[in-house]
Amino acid sequence: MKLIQLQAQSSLPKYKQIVRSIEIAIQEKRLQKNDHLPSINKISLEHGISRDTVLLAFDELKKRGIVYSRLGKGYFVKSTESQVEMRIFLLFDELNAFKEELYLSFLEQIGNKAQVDIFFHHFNENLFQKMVNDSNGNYSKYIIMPSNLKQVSSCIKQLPREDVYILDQTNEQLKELPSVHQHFEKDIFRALEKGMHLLQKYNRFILIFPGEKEPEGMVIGFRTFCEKHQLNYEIIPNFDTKTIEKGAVFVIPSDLHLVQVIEQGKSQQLNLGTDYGIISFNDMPLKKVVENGITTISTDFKKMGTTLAKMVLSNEKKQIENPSDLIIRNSL
Amino acid sequence: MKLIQLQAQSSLPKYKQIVRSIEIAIQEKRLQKNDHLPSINKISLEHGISRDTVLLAFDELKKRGIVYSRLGKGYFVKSTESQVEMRIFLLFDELNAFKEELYLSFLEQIGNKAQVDIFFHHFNENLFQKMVNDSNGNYSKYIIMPSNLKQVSSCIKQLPREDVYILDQTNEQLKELPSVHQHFEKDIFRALEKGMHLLQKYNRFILIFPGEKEPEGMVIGFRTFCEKHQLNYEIIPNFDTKTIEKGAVFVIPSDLHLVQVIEQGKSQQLNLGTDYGIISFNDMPLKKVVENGITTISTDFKKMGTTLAKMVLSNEKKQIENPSDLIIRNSL
DNA sequence: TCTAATTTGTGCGTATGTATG
DNA sequence: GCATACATACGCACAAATTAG
Repeated sequence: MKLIQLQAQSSLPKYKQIVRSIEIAIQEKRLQKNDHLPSINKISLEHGISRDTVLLAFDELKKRGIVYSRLGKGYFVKSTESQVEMRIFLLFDELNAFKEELYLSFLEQIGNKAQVDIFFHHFNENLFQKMVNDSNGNYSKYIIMPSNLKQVSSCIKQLPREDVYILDQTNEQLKELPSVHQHFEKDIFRALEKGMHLLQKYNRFILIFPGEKEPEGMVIGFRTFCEKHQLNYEIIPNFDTKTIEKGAVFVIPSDLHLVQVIEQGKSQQLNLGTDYGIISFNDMPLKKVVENGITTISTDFKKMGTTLAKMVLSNEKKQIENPSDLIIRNSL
Repeated sequence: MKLIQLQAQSSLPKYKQIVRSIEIAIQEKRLQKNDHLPSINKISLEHGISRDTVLLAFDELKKRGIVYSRLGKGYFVKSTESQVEMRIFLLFDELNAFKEELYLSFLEQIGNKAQVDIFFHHFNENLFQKMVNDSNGNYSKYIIMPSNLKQVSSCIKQLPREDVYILDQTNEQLKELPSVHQHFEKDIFRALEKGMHLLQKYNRFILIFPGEKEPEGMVIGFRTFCEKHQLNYEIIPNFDTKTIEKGAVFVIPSDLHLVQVIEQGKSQQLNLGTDYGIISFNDMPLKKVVENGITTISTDFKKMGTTLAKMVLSNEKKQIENPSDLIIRNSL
C-alpha cells in the first residue's frame, strides 16, 4: 500500500489528506520512530502536486509533534504516540508562587485539549532567543512573557504572527499582538486611589523600585498619583541602612525589601499600620500571616490563566487587561 | 572522552557540532598548540559522515584562526588562547526563591569566565534524558541536579566523566562524581538534635512529606531521630482538613503545607510556639517575619553556589557537603 | 628513485529542507 | 501554486604534498 493516498474528489484539502496518510501509516506501524519520510520533492513530483502543499502538511505534522526535520537530510518520525491536535509553547520568566498559580489555572482550563510545554528565560536575553528560535515551527501556539526585556520583539516577530500570545507584560513594540497582561501604571494608580482613605494618615510616600525585573509602569502610576494629590514622595532603588520616619508609607514591589522594611520597623519598635504603612505587590498565602496581614496590590493570576486559555482555545485575538485589586489588611 | 561528539537529533548542524567539539577540546586543554588533529578521512569514516562535512567544519575553524593545515600532512592547532570561553551546562530541577539564590551566587562567582546555560527538568525523567543527551558534546562542564530521580545515573554516565558535577542531591550511583550537595538525612537529624531542648515540650512529631520532589533522606533522618528518643511520631503525605492537637510539632518541607498549618492554627486559636510547633525547610527572608518568625532547617544556598563555581573554575574534584543549620525562631 | 598509501585541496553534481516574494 | 536563492549534507573524481618502504 502506498504511503500517501490522494483523492482529487475528496472534501478534505490535499494537505490534510497527506497529514492523515502519515498518521494512519504510523498507527498501522508501517512507519516506525525515526523512520525517514519521503522528501517533499519526491512526494510533490510523484503525486503531481505543489511542493508547498506537501510542505504545509509536513509543517502541520511538525506542529503536532509527530515528525521532526533536519536541514539537508529530510523529515523523520518523532513520536508514534497518538498526539493531541494542539501543542503549546509557554515561555515564562521565572517560577514563583504567583506564576505557579497562573500556570496551574491555565493548565486546568486547557484540560486535555492541548499538550503544554513550559520554559523559563529568567530575564536572560540570550536564553530567551535560543528558546524561541529552537521552538519555532514545533508548536501550534506560542505564549510568551517578554517581561521587561527590551530587545526581544524582533525575535518574537519571527514566530508565525497568528499563533503568538503575549502574557503578563506587554510593550510598545508588541502591543498589536493578542495578550492578557497587567496594566501596571493604571493598576497601581487605581489601587492607591482605592486606599486613599487609609493613606491620608501618612505624610511621606516612598516607592522602593530596583528596576531590574519590575515594569516601568509602576513608577509612572505611583508618580502620577502622588503629584495629583500633591503628596510628599520619593522613589528609591533599595532600602539599605535606611531608618523609617514615623508617618511614612512604603510601596514595595520586591519581597526582599518587604522583609527589610518590616525588620527595620521592628528594630525601631514602630507599629505597622499606625506609625508607618506598607503596600506590597503580588498577593500570596504567606502574606496573610505576616505581621497580621500585609496589604497588597495584586492582579488575579488565576483569572489570567483561565482568560488566556479560553482565548487560545477559541482562537480569539484580543488585548485583555487582567483585573487587579488592592487587598486591604492591617499594614495600612 | 572522544574528541568529536555528534548528536544526530541535535538542532545544530553536524559541521557546527564538529567545530564546537574542537573548540571545547582546546578550551579544556585536551588539545594543545600544534597538536595534530585526526584527518578528515578518519573522522568521516569513524562517524559515518561525509568527508565534505568534516571539511566544511575544518574550513570554518581555519577561518576563525583556530587551526591551520599543511597539504599532505594534516590539520594542527594554531591558537589555544582563542576567543573561546568555557561553556557550562546547568540542569536544575525547578526554579524557586532558594534555587535562584544558588543560581545567582554561582553566576556571580563565575563572572565572565564562562557562558552559562540553565535548563529545568521539572522532575520529568524523559525531559531530563532529552536535555542531557542534547547537551552532550556541546559544553565544557555539566552541572546537574538529579534531584530524586532514580533512573538518570546511566544517562549522566554517558557524559564525559571528568566534566560532570552533581548539585544539591546525590545518590548511591553518583557518589563517585564530584558534587556540592546536601546530606538530608544527617542534616535533619542534627538539626532536630540541636533543637531538642525546645522540642521536649511537644509530645507528637509529625512530618508532612508528599514525597514527589522531596528527598527520601529527610524521612530517614526524621525517623531515626524519633526512634532514638522514643518519640510519638507520624509521617503524613499532606495536610488536608486536619485539625491540630495541642502539643504537636510539625516538620514541613513544603511551603504550601506551611501556610495550611498556620491558617489552621489561627482558626483553632492556637498559639504557635507554645500550643504547637513548626519547623520549616529552606530559609527565606519572609520566614523571619511570618508569625514572629518560623524556625527553619536550611542549607546555605548562596554558599553552595560559590563553592560549586570555585570547584569548577579550579578544576577540582571533591564531594562537598554543603553546610546546613537549624535557625531557631519563635515557632518552636 | 620509484611506488603505494595517506593526507589535504579543489571542483562539480545531487538531494534535501528553509525562507521569501 | 510557482520561482528563486540559500544552507546543509552527501558522493565522486582528481590534483598535490607527504611519508614509509
